[in-house]
Amino acid sequence: MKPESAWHFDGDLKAALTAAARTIVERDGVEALTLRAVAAATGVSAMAPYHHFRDRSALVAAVAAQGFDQLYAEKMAALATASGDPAQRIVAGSIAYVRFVAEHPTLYRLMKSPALANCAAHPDLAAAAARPGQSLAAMLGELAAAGRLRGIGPEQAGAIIWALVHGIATLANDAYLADAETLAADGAAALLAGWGAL
Amino acid sequence: MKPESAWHFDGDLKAALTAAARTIVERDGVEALTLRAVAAATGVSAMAPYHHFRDRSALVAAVAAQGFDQLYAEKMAALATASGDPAQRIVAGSIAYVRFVAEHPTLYRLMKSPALANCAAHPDLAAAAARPGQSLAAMLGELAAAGRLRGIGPEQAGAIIWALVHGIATLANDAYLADAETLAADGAAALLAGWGAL
DNA sequence: TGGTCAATCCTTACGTTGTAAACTTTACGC
DNA sequence: GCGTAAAGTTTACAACGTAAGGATTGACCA
Repeated sequence: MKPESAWHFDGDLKAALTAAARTIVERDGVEALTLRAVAAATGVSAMAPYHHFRDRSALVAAVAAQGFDQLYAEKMAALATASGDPAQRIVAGSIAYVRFVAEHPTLYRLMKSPALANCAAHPDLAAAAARPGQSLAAMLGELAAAGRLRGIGPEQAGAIIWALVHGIATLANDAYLADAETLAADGAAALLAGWGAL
Repeated sequence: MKPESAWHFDGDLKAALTAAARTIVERDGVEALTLRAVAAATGVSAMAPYHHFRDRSALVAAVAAQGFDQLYAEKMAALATASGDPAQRIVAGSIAYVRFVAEHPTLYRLMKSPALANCAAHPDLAAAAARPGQSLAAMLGELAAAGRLRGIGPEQAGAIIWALVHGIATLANDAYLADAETLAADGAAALLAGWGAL
């Protein structure tokens, strides 16, 4: 016998709400992501989400964390088929990052929403958001250990590459730029060349 | 005799509303920028702004355009005291850009608000937003003409530098990065070095 | 077995937002 | 002088986030 009753939601409402929120974000944009719309799409009352998310931003944070998880997974999948050279892996990772953003424009906008910047309130999100940067840091650590990073520390280099990739993705996302993947590849390569790693 | 009547607003309401909006944005953030708050701060009714701005986004666009004008002016002021070498001027401009964002964090968030990305609806904004990039393009054109830009075209180089600077500014703005000015200088220099211009 | 309790979902309600509509007052051209 | 447009006003509405309180269910315990 199922533990769910007739009027209890049939399953994991938290996951269903998160999934509905993600669908709405990807289809209609961040501004269309209202609690009422999410609840309606899931078939529950407008107040039901409050039993699983403290407020709207908690739901947004859950969607964002899911997005960062997927971004990390896709970046790792791209790196799995890349060359073994750390510098070229960094370029490949940059391309994968930009490609993810191009494929999920509104989701990325949500992920980098200013309301989530101070993510101290959502530790899961902070962990998920930090992971993509960690793989970059690891590759830069390899380069530094091999003496291939001249004139800059691996931490600052990581920040700069991250900022470049994020900037290209964001500007392309808002239609300021075209051909983001080429720019990401060329830009990352230029940075690494400037530091003597390529 | 003054042409203004007792209940007509005393002066240029459009400019007053824009100024009030900017004050609110810089003090309380973008999310506090409501039409009612702007109207109240200016001392008029909540509906008055609609006689000067089609809707909320038009007011936001006006504030953004003003911000881009100031950004351009400050960047130009910084370049006026910089060296004559185009590559070093690009670095100086990047620092000025990042500094402006650090000094006006919420204003810059508004300027790059996704709602304004499709700025076809606001031609003034589009023109103001394009100007900072044009000075960068000019300096890169000088470098390219002097044969100091290897392996990349000046247009793509401009997009990459712009994206780097914007990315650093944005991430620092959301507290993801610290010491943005140093990163901007080091990043721009690395890019230029990677292209053989430094 | 019966009763308390926490979890989950519901309905109702409130304040704030952007925006539409109709009204009032003033300046100006015929 | 009157009609018209411009620039204010008040009033109204739907949608939003959220608070409060009520209903239903399963778990646990005497």
